[in-house]
Amino acid sequence: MTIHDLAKAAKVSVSTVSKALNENGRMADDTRERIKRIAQEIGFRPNALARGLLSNRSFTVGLLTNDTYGRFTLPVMAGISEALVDHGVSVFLCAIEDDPALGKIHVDAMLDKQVDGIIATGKRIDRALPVDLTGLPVPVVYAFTQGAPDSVTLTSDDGHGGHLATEWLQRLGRKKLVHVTGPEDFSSVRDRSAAFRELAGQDAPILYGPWSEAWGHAAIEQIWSSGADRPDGIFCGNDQIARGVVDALRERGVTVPADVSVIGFDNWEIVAGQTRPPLTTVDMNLKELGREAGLMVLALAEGKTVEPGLRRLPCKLVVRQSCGGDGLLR
Amino acid sequence: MTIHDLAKAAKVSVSTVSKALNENGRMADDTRERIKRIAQEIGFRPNALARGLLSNRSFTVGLLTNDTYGRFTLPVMAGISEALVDHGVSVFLCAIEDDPALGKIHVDAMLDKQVDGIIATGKRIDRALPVDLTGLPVPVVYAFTQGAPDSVTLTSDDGHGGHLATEWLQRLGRKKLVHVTGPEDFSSVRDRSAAFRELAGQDAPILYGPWSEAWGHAAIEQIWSSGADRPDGIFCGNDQIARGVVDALRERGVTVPADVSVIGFDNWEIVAGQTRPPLTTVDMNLKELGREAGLMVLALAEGKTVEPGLRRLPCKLVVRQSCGGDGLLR
DNA sequence: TTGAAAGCGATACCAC
DNA sequence: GTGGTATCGCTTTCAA
Repeated sequence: MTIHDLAKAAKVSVSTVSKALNENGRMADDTRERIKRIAQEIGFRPNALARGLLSNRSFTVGLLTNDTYGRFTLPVMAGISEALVDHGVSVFLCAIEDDPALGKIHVDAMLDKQVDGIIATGKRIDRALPVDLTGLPVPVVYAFTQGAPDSVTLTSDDGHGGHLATEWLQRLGRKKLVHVTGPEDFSSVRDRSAAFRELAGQDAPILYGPWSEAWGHAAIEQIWSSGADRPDGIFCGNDQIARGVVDALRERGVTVPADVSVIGFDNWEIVAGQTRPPLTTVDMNLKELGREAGLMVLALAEGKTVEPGLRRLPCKLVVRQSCGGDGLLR
Repeated sequence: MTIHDLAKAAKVSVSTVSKALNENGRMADDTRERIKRIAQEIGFRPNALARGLLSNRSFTVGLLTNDTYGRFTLPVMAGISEALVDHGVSVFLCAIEDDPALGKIHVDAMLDKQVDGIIATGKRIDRALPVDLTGLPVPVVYAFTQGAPDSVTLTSDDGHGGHLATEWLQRLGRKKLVHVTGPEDFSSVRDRSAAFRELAGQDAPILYGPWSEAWGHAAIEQIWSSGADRPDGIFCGNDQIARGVVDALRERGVTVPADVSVIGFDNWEIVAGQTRPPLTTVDMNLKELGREAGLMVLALAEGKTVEPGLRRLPCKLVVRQSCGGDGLLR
């Protein structure tokens, strides 16, 4: 089923068919309609390879990720795919773990296939993928991973997220706040911490540890046994820590949210939704971030210029029950 | 950088270059070596679009999924990608949610791009994707989703998984077993239940409910308050239920694994690993399943014939601490 | 052993 | 308004 067959069926030339289907060139309306009708009838679909050969556009982009776990990549991916499918663009998925050799293989394969652009995504904004994407013949957009200097990079605004969380606790009347979060070497941790201290006071306590439930438990143990003033509001660096915190509080007979408000970060449904009570948390809008990234590579691929640099997208608060006050302030 | 440039650089014709790089045709060894060397030097890479136009092979396959959550799809995807990258094949990822229209758009886009085959994957073997993949001009392999009759379909062997779990509890000396699992309308639930009863006895209790932690909790509540004999071994239909069960037992002062052994299903790291104690569980080998699926579409795309029908791949036991006995029997 | 030329499926320019 | 033809980058006969 080629354009040739269609031309024969419609008793016109291939060039006429091409023009009819692409809505360009001048021609009789009825000819155009007739050709389109016949195309429909016999189910003609143009070969994208042939088209791409001529136009130098494959309507294809590559997505490179080292997040095999999917926590961050999946929503980002969904956003990219959603944004691009409307433009007839398909997405190559390349999971490269942290293997530079594998990364190179995938990048080469994508370039061979003439991708219109590449989106690199990862797990944290302060680490780069193990593969060099500078000097490529196609545009590159970084999402949630460190880009080359002066590259187009998107990430979520951790400062904003930290602000939202802290502010929410304070609006609910919480005065003694603590921040239990991940390892300090994450820039996202530092950004959120800074936002937290800006609102909660420069001497508000911050506890750094691993990104785990166990650490949430341990942190409560530490705070409750220290003899110091106990907090009435706890801002956690992610939902897993928050879950550990909530469980530990329950085991101590402390009621959430009546006695203490707990707020998480990530809005990882599987954790936030299954915690008792379900977690109020900060959502990083990863899908939206993916959508933006998709539209950006596309714009770049079409030759438009995009302001380079790091763009931080705002977070949003998702209110469930671990802070109380829902219905009151929403 | 086309083959033409390379030909000029090597002072031979394009046809000679082509033959040299593709290792076919007879030619002087030194000519071949020289061309390959120059190709390397100037970094020539053939345009896959042009090549595909001629060969009718795009070295591209499409992956269709409705599992936006990624629980099942991600490992499957990783396996597919891993198996295919070695063959120079790239994977289009299409997340179609449960939207038939979106599904059709993606399938059409893939066909336009001349994919060599399509892999359909989902969340359960007894439901089909909302898109018809029969009568396509390319081979289709189904993984973890219901395929058309006489299609090539892969899934995990739930009966085998149920057998492994029950047997493990029994080998540890557990006598009074209970199975707490998901909704009975899942065929996987029925398969596992059947395997459970085969070993534990036809009147061994099975409790059906939703796939949630909350249900695990509720089931323990139900069992412990029923006055009936209490179990010393609990086989859970997934890790989330198992986690609910373990937490509920702890809250009742029942020690896992000393008093009761609990075994999960899925080996979902994020749940199984963070439970206290970490869950012994059944792994469905999803990555391996993906690898198989990838190799199968590839074989079909190359014209080889593959035995149609449903193939069930074995599960494996992952021993952590929720059953006790590790080190003893491993 | 090497090279010229046809053609894969589509688009676009330029005659008619 | 419609059709012939060159072209995209590569592979593959077939001649030289």
